[in-house]
Amino acid sequence: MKLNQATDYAIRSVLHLSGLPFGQVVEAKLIAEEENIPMRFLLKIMRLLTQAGIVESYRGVNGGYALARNPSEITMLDVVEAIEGPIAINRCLIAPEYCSKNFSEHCPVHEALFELQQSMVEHLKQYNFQMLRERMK
Amino acid sequence: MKLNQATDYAIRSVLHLSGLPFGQVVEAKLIAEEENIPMRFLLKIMRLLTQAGIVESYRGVNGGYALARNPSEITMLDVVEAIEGPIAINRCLIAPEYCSKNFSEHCPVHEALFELQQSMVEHLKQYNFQMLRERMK
DNA sequence: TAATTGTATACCGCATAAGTATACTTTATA
DNA sequence: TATAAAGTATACTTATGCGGTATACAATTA
Repeated sequence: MKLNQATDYAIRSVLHLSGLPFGQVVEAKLIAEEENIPMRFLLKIMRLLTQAGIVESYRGVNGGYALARNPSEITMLDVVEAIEGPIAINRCLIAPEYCSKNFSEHCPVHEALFELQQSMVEHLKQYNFQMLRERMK
Repeated sequence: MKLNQATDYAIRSVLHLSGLPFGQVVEAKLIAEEENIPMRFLLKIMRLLTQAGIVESYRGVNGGYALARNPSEITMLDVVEAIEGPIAINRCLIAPEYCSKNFSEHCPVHEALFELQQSMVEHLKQYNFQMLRERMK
């Protein structure tokens, strides 16, 4: 029931970028140092954020990363899902073959867990990075 | 961000017991068969539930397990915590030394994750096993 | 054309999850 | 009072995924 470390790093990286003038490009090395993230691992994470359209990457000299949209339009859910994929708190919620009862009857556990999951998703959607940034003050 | 399999099994086992007249003792073998749980693994899980005071165990011939309290007084949170320990969606929420910023400043990520965690805990507390049982009909 | 950036892919080591095995204790009952 | 039927305790196994590295490569700028 834990977010993984990569997600934590991703959130902090996006938060970092959110503190800069929009469009400003920052090299990975700088983020890694300031946020205390192992460099090569960060690069891997940034690629996921890039693929998810949260961040834009620039290669070559003076390359780096910049946000692809305004901080107010990036939610924590966006970042979590970019790294971990869709949220699923129980494997039976994505892969029905894992239902230990094989769907033989109406399953209140499945239902309750799904409701919990939905509430988490909604909760994560509430937070955008402009908000988080403001909360730092 | 997943509950583990043991927790799923635990929930289903408690749900199973909740369907019986209060105090009725059922042997592990039966639960294992009906709920499709590997026998020896179930025994391990049941011990955690026993230690948590959710279930009572009886050894020897005609032994087995019975609920220690009424289904209406057992919540999903009780069961989840019995198996997984206290909920912590980010390691920085329990072990401050994992804070990648070393507490050097006010951390909105920590704060937001804590709020999410609290909402999950509250949510899990809402569900008791009498409710879940009724939902099966 | 060389230095500086990110990309792609594959790999490693460890911790944890999920499950199994072995030996033991308790209890009912024949 | 012995024995079979239950759970207990502990240690082991096996597989998976997490967190992180390494190597080779591609793009870009000066």
